Amino acid sequence: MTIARHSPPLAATSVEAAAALLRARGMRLSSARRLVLEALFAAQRPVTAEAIAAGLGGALPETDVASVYRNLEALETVGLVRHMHLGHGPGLYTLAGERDREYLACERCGAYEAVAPEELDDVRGVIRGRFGYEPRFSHFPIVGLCASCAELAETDLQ
Amino acid sequence: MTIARHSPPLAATSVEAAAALLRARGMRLSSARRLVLEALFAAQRPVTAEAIAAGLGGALPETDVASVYRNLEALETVGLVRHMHLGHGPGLYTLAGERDREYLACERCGAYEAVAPEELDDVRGVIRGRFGYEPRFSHFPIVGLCASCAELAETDLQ
DNA sequence: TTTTTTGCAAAACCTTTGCAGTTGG
DNA sequence: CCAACTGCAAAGGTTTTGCAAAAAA
Repeated sequence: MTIARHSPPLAATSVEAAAALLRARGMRLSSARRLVLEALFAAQRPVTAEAIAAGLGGALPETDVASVYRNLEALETVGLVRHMHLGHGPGLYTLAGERDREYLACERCGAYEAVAPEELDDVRGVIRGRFGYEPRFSHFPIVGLCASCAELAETDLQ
Repeated sequence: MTIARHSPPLAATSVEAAAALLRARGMRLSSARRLVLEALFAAQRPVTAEAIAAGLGGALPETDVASVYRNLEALETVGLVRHMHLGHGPGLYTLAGERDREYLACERCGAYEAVAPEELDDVRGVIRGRFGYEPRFSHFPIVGLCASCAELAETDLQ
């Protein structure tokens, strides 16, 4: 029930760069693994394993989902990939990077918003100060009512 | 993929009080539903549907898990119950209340800590001010390294 | 009596695993 | 060559659904 962050994030700027990092650890760049990396580089947003296996809807060849999961796990262990949960439903995967985005999600409309980590430094500071936790909002988002849903909710009450 | 909070939280102080609220909405207090409520009153911590179905390990009679899920959903719709996810694994259910606890979880050791909502009001204020979100950390916890794991992590680096 | 709810079985959904065969280095 | 990896199929864990029978109001 712990939340996996196997290694510190490793920012790769290309599939080749990622491949070098893998080889340095005795791991290989198989064609299936290459596809997973290509999909993650191609998608600029978090994607499901299913979507990667489907070749991002035609943009890339299809692969076996089980292999996709295995590769995502391997890449996450190394630190090249991370995953998160923005609500119910399948996990979402992205490339890890120096400046991993963090997330705010609306519990009512399901919209979500990615923000640069600095945007949350104040929040982090308050939490660190009070609880001694160093939080990151990249695995689970900050959940709440977004501005427009909060407005709607107020109207509903009247 | 939205996060269900069907109705505003409704604090019931007893099974009977809950029953009254249910009846007011044309819902019944069946024996299975009563057991779910009793389990939630008995457990002072968030519990899984499975644990409720198992009668909290002997403290109460067993019930069918499917009925437990259906009842939890019904009670959540009404606002008497809420659920959360502290990591991977099954959802955790609690009675809803005026002062719902919020959670901090350690991504490394899996420990979690419940805090009174006021403890997070500063954090909420910062987030509201910057993003217009009114957050609650009762569905997903604040994830980070707890103090002792953060310390360990530092040692590891040396 | 009427509508809600149950219990069981089955399916749905997401993810992991076993295994024999393939492939990257 | 040989360990790492694949594809497929099957299972695992969590949650939902269909349906005929039971029970609450």
